[in-house]
Amino acid sequence: MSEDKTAEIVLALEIDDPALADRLTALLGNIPGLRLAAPGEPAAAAIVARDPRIMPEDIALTQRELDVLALMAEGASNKMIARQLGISVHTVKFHVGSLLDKLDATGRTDAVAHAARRGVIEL
Amino acid sequence: MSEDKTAEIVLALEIDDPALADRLTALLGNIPGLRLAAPGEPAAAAIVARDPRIMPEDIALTQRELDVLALMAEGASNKMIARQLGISVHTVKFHVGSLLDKLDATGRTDAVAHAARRGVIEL
DNA sequence: TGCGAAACTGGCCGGGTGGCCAGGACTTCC
DNA sequence: GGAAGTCCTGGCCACCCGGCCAGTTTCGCA
Repeated sequence: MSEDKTAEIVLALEIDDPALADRLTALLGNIPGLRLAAPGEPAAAAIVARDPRIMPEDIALTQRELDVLALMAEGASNKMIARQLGISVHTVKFHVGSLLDKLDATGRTDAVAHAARRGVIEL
Repeated sequence: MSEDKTAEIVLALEIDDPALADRLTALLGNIPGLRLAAPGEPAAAAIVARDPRIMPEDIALTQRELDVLALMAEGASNKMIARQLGISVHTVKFHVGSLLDKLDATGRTDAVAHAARRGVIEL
């Protein structure tokens, strides 16, 4: 990395809300050591809107279900999950069924997508 | 909306790199009208890492493959995708096979997870 | 004009998936 | 002691999935 420790930090402002964007621009516009990126300019970090979809702990998933969910997100089959967790395929299918129910999903792919959307798991 | 236009803006700092995080904390620590969020505190916006290795060229997926991928991410089955796109199930499976190959995935769940990780699709 | 890429369709088949039924063992709370 | 919740296991079965084979059409490009 050719990072210059003394160089100013370039921040990309990626906020849709004009009011918030303007206020941030005004606040961050003249800070020594920090600069807002021009459109298209590569930046070290970006300021993005924080959508209020972050509500963890609202979906009551058991520890075992989280284990199964994590392996599902890795693309593991029921057989693989069973081997990984040291349980039978039947038990895996039991937990998967509970996950589909709790996450309101139609299949394992949908379950992983829902879980990722809700922040239950991190892809 | 109970947004107070005069209230300070709460920014969440979500940077893994300790050095960059420290510099940003120092720079943004004492700005009137702006405050860094405490861990877990709801924030109006977040500062996230923006590394330039985001995407070479979308991994060369055809338009049709993107159509199928999007529906897969919604949890749709091959039959549903076929109906949605007005094509046969065989064709859907053909595109799914190409997607598994291009995304280096073992199954449709893995494919969606990989695509989301690489930013090809948005969950 | 040929040639490859993309899109599309079909049949076949082994294995995976999800829903249903049943049960037992364990801990925690009332 | 009973109830509830979690975790575990088994069988059965219809359906889905992914990979294999084969083929067609359409398009742009050399």
